[in-house]
Amino acid sequence: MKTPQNFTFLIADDHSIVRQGVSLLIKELFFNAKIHQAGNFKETLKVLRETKIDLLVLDINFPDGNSLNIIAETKAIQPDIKILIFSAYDEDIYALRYLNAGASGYLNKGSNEQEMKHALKSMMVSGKYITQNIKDRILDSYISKKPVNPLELLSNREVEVARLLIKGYGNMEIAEQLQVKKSTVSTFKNRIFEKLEINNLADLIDFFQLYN
Amino acid sequence: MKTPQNFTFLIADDHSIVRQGVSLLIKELFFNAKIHQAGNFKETLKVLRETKIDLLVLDINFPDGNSLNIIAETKAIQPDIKILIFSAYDEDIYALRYLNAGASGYLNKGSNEQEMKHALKSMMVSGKYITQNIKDRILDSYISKKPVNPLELLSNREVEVARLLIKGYGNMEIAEQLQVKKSTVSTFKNRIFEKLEINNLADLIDFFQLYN
DNA sequence: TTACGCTGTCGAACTTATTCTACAATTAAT
DNA sequence: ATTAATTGTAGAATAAGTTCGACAGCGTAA
Repeated sequence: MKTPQNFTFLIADDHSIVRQGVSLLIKELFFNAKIHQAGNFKETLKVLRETKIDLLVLDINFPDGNSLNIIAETKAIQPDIKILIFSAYDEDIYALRYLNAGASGYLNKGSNEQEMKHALKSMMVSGKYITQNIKDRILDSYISKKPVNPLELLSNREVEVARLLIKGYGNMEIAEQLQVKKSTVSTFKNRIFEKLEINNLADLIDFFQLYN
Repeated sequence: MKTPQNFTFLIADDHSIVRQGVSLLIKELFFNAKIHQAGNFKETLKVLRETKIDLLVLDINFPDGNSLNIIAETKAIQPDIKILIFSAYDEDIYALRYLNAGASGYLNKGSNEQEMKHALKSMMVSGKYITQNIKDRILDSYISKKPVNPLELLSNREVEVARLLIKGYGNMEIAEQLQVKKSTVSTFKNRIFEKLEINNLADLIDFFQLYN
């Protein structure tokens, strides 16, 4: 293992208990690390403006601002910062979005101590951390690629259907409105889900809330 | 302040980082405390069967078992145990439910260190911890019976089903998880929709976003 | 320019979800 | 104490949604 260095961290999470836990973990790995904390979006930006940060550990569950935004604004302030998303969601779907948006690591809150330490070390030495799971699906290309809004993957008709779905319309109603057969709507629904790598309406709604 | 004593704690939360944070906090308050941890329902029960616990700090978001159950089962094993619900949800809707089910404290994960310490101390000295906010609501619910929050119209089981629905689970999956027939799930779904005066999943999700 | 992938569409078979009715066990209300 | 409403649970019939395979038109990269 490396010798501890003077890294500077920022832990952004709205749960103080989580911040403390992460803080402890970091201290164990990098004993003379400087650790800043932020409990909301505003604070996060404030710290970022005032202090050069090596690694931002970012909870994606901020109440005051979706974190895709946060990532962008963070990068605007400190382009070279490393961002490790620390998420409570277990879905890998989210990972892609955040990596795409400029994060370079994605760690699940349910991970055990080992994995967390590994992630932190990995972020500091190689600048990124991605589980095998996520790698399998996206590979390195995703990280360096310019951000794409996944909604752009959808065809016009698909977006049309998606919009109706998230408004709560059922397949039949949509079929009626678009003057097609219900099986057609199902086909669209399937293609939408495939493209966005989700599998239910709840996720679709989430998705549109994030990207729309 | 009290002198530290030999209390025994059990921290039940599926996020190891949270367990560590809470653990740290407890150690600061009760320096020779015995602290056990559990990452899921099974483990929780296991510890409870093996060890006498003074205070159970319980996350209500267990994947493998809803915690209203957990409370009941916990009390069945150790009737005198104190339970502090440690929840990521705002107090509003859920607190009363859990208090009612046998918990004696409800602490929000978003609380700051001060509040958490206060809660822990309060649990140990007076056996309970209830914020003013919740007290007010308890009073309210005594005075005027009408629910402030429409979610309070729902029965426990209904809330349980609703939460699974908004996570995107299908009827069959829910039936499976709750060990009931799919028609039962449908019935619940209908009743939920009726009570909340909505008629599709999208609205339900909206609803929970507003009130939850 | 040809082949390949994406798009919009559907039918039939099959799987899931809803409805409507019902019933026992609570719980609340008078 | 009795009645009425609520809750948790299903079965059967019916409706809605999914799957899978198919096909034609359209763009586009080779």
